[in-house]
Amino acid sequence: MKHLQTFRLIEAAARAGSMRRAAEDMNITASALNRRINRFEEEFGAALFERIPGGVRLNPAGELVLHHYRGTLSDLSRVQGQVADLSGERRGHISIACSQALLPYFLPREIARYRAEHPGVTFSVNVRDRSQAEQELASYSSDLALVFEPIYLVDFEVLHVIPQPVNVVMRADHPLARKAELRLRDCLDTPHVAPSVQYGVRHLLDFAARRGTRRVAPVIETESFDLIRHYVLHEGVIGFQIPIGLKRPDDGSLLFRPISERDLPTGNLILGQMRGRTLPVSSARFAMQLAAALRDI
Amino acid sequence: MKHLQTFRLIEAAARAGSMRRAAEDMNITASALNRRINRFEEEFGAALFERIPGGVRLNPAGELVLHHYRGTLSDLSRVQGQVADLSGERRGHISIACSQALLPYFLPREIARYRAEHPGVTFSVNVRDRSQAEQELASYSSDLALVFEPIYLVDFEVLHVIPQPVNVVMRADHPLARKAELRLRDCLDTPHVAPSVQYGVRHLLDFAARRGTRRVAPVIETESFDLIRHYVLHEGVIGFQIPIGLKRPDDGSLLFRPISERDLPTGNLILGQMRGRTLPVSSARFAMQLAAALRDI
DNA sequence: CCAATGCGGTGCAAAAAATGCACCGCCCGG
DNA sequence: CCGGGCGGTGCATTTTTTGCACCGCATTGG
Repeated sequence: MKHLQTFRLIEAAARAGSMRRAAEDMNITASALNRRINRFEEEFGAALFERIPGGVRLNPAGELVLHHYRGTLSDLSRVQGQVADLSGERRGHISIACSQALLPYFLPREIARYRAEHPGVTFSVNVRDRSQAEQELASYSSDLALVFEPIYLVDFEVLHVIPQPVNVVMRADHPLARKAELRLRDCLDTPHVAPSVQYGVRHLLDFAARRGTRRVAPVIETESFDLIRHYVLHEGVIGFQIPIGLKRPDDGSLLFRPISERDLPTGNLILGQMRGRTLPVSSARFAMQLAAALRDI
Repeated sequence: MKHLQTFRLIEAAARAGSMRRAAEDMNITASALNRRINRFEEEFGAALFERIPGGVRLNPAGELVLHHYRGTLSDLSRVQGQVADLSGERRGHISIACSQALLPYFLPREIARYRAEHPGVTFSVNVRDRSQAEQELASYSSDLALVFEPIYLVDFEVLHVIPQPVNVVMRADHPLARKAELRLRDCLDTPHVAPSVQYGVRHLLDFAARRGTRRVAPVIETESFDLIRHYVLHEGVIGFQIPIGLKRPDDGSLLFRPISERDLPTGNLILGQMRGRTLPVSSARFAMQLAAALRDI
């Protein structure tokens, strides 16, 4: 939408931290950008930026304006979605921030299912840890978040919750595979591969370990659950993941065992949106589909 | 705000029902307006108007867009209010739709009290009946509504309620003045002056009268409570009004008597806003002041 | 049945606005 | 103390918007 160009420039300047860099990003000259921002500030009646040596930085007024812009943008795309609904087109774009566990099986399946009915709808899938996911919602960068054990912020509105106990992932020939359920100490006594601290699974592990005055001491610490899943095939170590991110392979090479609930509380996988926001039609419908799919797991 | 000009033109065209008339209203030529609207429709991806012989009319998509615009406008002015707060200026404009009973005493007092603290704030006071008041909120034409016995619509969010029994207004020498509390039949047997049907007071009277298979048969039916209050001084008739719109005159010429609650349910005076809307700072504060004042009555 | 009227839409030239370019003064770091 | 990067400005140029004249069309009223 053309009439929001000035806000886009403001956003670019805020992001770049300098008018000249922002101008380059937006493919105009610094003078043009400078003047548009100055003019808007004049019209608006307040400065949006602090002019600091070496660039600019948003002041509180600027933060408010930028937030207004993002809300406007989101509302406008919602309106466009509703209009598309009226004319029966059903287009739109859904953007979702999610934990890694959703990537291999759950989300691809659900997105394909949705797109089978609504081929005009496109998706952005952004992998974010539990803290980033909520910032993503608050800045209107994502419509939905599907996160394991999010840090509950005020702006996070829960749409659906399902419990997901942390499971141990190991090769079929691992000694621990004989037990149907593992104790936490079994896991900590065994060489293990763990996700980094920003992830919910690790958070639960750390918390539980500290309670038993133990420590999680991974031989590999990684941001990638994909790596964990594949690494345990190469060395006789264990990894951790939640069930929704796991699928028993056909060749039986990989096994999963839950960790006793006495040691490790069951975590929650949460589907949420920004509090109070009215989602675009397509996002709202996809959220309903996700909620139903989670219920049926 | 300049970047919303196109929406203003769309609104004007919708209101005028014809591009040419709208162009005249907005002091531009019809061709300019025409092209701006056409261009926006193209950019937006859908027509906003039905072209009918003799002019244009908003289609459903247009209604949605216009609603988005009004919401944006309201949000923007809220942001400006917040920014003014940051810099300590405290300006703004408060627009309120209210019943007539508030005009003589309550609202002038409260507005004066507010303006004493915030001289930069201006007011619009619109007299609306209970049905209009809520449309006013829904179209963002008013920030607040203070109405007796509103018709509850979905978009009406109640901020405060106080009970207001209907009172009879009469000259001091009226025969009914001897009773401390009146029965409905006393009133209907006496020549009476009543407000027209769209007002809450009349609604309550009609409803109660019908229950007793009686009818309200006013010698004068009027939209003006001011006229009622003054007319009873000239002829020995009774009128009706709620307490907040009444004040015992110094010379004792006018008396009020409540109608028995057995006959007439106590009505409610409601302070409300549009559901889900975040009011501008000044309006929100004024609403709090009003609520407090109503509580202390 | 046909002119008159009023409507939305369009081509084109004029007016207005936005932009790019060159340049200023300023401040910080080396 | 000076060089580089910053925000800001004057001016010519380009792009966009507007006004004017006019078209085709539908309704209306004689």
